[in-house]
Amino acid sequence: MEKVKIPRATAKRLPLYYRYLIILSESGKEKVSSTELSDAVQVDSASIRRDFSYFGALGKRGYGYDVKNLLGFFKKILNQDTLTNVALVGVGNLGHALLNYNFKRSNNIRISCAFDIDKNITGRILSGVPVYDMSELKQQLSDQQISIAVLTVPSLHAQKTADEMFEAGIQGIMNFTPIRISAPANVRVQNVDLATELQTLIYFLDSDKQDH
Amino acid sequence: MEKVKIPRATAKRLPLYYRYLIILSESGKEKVSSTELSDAVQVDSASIRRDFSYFGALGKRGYGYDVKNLLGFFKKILNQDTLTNVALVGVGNLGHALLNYNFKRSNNIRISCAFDIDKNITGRILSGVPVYDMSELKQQLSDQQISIAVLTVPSLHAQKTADEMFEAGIQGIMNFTPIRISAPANVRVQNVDLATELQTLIYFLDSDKQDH
DNA sequence: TCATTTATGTGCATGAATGAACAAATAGAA
DNA sequence: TTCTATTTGTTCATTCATGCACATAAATGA
Repeated sequence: MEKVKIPRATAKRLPLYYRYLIILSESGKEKVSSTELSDAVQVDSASIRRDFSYFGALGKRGYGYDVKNLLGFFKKILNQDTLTNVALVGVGNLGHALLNYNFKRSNNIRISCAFDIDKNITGRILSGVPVYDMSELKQQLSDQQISIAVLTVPSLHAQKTADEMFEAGIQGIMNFTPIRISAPANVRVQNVDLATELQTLIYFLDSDKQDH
Repeated sequence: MEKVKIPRATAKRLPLYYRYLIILSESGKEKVSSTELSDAVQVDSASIRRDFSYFGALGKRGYGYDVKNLLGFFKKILNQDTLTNVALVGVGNLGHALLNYNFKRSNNIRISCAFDIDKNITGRILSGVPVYDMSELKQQLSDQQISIAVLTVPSLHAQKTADEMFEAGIQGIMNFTPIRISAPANVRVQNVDLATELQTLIYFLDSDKQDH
C-alpha cells in the first residue's frame, strides 16, 4: 500500500481515530461527522478534516464520513490487516504488566517473545509468551522476523542492552527507561517516560494554581 | 516560590534536565556545559540554554553551569524538596506494576494509596500501599490531601470512574486508558496511550522503509 | 598584562501545527 | 424540482518551537 507523506502530528493521531472508528462501527453507527469525532477524540474538527484530507477526499459534504469506508481505509494505512509481532526486553514489574496488556484488541499488535537475564524467568512461558535468555536475542528476532522491541530494563542496563538490540538488528524501540539511549541513525526510538510525565503534570497543576 | 511563565515545551523538559543533573551530581561532576548536557538528554544545546535562561542567568560564560547550583534551583522549581503523594485508581496489571515503580528516587513522588472495586484486593496492603474501596475515594483524598491520581481502570469504566474522581476533588489525572475522558475545565488530564505510541512507532518505521 | 579559548544568552529566520472562517457541494425536506 | 440546512475541504493568520549564528563575557595560559 503506497503511503502519502503526512505530518508527524497527523500520524500520531491516526491510531486514535482508528480506535474510535472501531467503537463507532461496533455500536452500529453508519456515518460520522468531523464534529462528532472531535468531541470524542478531543481534536479540533478542522484538524480532523485536514488529517483525513491528506489521504484524499474521504467524506461527503452535507453527509459526513462513512464509518465502514473510513475504518477499512485506516485499517490498511495502519497495517492493521496483518498482525505485528514485537519483542519485550526486560521482564520486571513493568515488563510483566505489558505482557498482560492487550495490544491486540484495537491495535493488531502482539508481544510474541520476551528476553531477560534472570535464570529464574528464562526458559519459561509467562502470560503465554516464551521468555528467552538475552543470548538468544539475535537468533529469535531473525527467526520471528521481529524488528520492533519494547525496552523495560533497569536504567543502569539501558544503554548496554540497547546496543545488544541494535546488534541484533532491531529497527524501532519503545523505550520505557528514563535514559535517553543513543542509537544508530536508522533506528527509531520512542521514549515513554512515566516519571517525567507525572512530574510535568504536577508542574502544570502548580502553575495553574498560581495563575489565580 | 514564585514561578516564571515558561513555554509548555520547556516545562516538559525540566524533569529530564533534573534527572540528568542528579546523575551528574552523584558522579561528582562540578560543572557542566550546555553542549555536554545536550549529548546526554538529546536536546539542542541552544534550546537548553534558552530553557535555563527563562529562570534568569544561571550559567557563567566561558565556564558553564555549576551542577550543585543548578540542581538546587531545579529542585525548588519542580517542588522536589517536598514529597508529592498521588493516588492510583484501578489495581489491575498495569496499576500493580506502577505500585512497584520507583517514582521516588529521581522524582520525589509516591503512590500513597490505591483504589479498586474488587473485594479480593481492597482492604489489603499491596507493595506497601493500602488499597481502598472506591467508596472511600473522597474521604481518603481529603484526609491525605491528594489532588493527583493515576487512572488505570478498564476502558469501559474510564469515564464513569473519572467522574467519581472529579466529584472527589481530583485536580490532575494521568490517564492510562485509551479513552479520551471528558473533564471539567479546571482539571488537567495527561494521556499516556501505550498502544497508540507503539502503533505510531510502527507507522513511522513502515514509512521510513518506503522512503528508500 | 594580554591574547586566546570557551561557553553563555539571545536575535532571527524558518518550519510546523492549530483553529477560525468560508466557499463549494451534497443531503433532505417541502 | 427547489430551497434550506449541513458538513466537507481548504485558505489564512497566528502561535509555538527549533536551531543557527553571533555578540558578550568569563576563564585560562603565556
